[in-house]
Amino acid sequence: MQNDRTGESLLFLTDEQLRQGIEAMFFAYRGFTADPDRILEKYKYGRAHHRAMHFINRVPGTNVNNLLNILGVTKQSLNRVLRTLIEDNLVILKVGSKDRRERHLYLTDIGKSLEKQLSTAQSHRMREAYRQVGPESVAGFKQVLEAMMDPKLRITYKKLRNS
Amino acid sequence: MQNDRTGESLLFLTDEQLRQGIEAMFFAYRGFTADPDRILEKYKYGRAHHRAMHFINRVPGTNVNNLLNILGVTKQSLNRVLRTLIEDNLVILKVGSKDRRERHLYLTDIGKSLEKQLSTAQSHRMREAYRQVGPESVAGFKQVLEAMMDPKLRITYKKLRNS
DNA sequence: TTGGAATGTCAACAAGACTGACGTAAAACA
DNA sequence: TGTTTTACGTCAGTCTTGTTGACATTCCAA
Repeated sequence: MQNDRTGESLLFLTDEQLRQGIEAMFFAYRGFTADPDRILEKYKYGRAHHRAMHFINRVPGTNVNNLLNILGVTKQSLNRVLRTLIEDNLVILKVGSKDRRERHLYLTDIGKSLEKQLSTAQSHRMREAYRQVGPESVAGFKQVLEAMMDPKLRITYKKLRNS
Repeated sequence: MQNDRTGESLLFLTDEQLRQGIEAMFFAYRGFTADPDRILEKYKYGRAHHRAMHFINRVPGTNVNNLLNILGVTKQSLNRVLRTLIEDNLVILKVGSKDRRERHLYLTDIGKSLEKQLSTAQSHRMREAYRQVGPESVAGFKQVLEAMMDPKLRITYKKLRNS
């Protein structure tokens, strides 16, 4: 159905439309990260810390490998971030009870509190945007984003959505 | 009109919906940059070079200050990128004829060719996404992104759109 | 019991962002 | 005309976040 566009205007597929989409992504992503970035600066953390905390909060007890796959960075890179979060008592590691090689990650109460602060700031901007444009536009927004993901990440995204 | 949602479902504004939007942005941005990144790697350039080339192509003859405002980085950061692009003959500087303090930036034919390669790769993914979801969703996508931008960048975005 | 998987650590490096300071040329202004 | 401001460039140093490669430890499973 969606691919059957016979007789329908294809103006939305012009180079100009695509260029606009590219620039919209670029400028919007700056807004998307701006508010959390300001908070993180006060705590001397970076975006990498935010991302780690977000997904540890989202999937409590996740192991390092799983988090690595979600974040798409090397273990060395993630490890540096996790080390500071653990040192600062925002994250705790628990050795797996079934497989004791695995480390399960959890936010501490302090970690949860900072994560809440960050997600509140980020959600606030998104809520305003959603409210301004209405539910139909929001649905379209998500559909395009989902279609732009790499297949593997799309699966990850959907799994998170249904958990 | 858009803000008048009396009696309308507000389910699209739940925390869960907002969280999904946040994660969709995160995963989609990875897809958004993946294809150009692969090409850039071959030429030993980075995302910063791509962004500079994109907007120099978009606004031929722009001066450095204007580009700085669009990109939102410091002049030192931009300068490092521009220097390599000029050295490699992808970009040329022309001293302003009216105000000789200004340097106007242009892509050379080689620069245009690489920019074309990058934008083709990036557009391809976006075109596929657009095609899959249809024009109404694309309109919604752009509306949400525009609403998420910082006001100053929204103005920049609109100016580019109308030029 | 041994191989391989999961994890962690050390070292080195690079891109790309930042601040601060300084220099030069040219325009604008008083 | 002389001074100030603007535009741009550059040097130096720092930080975050990513990379690769090498190697150690732990421990499950064949």
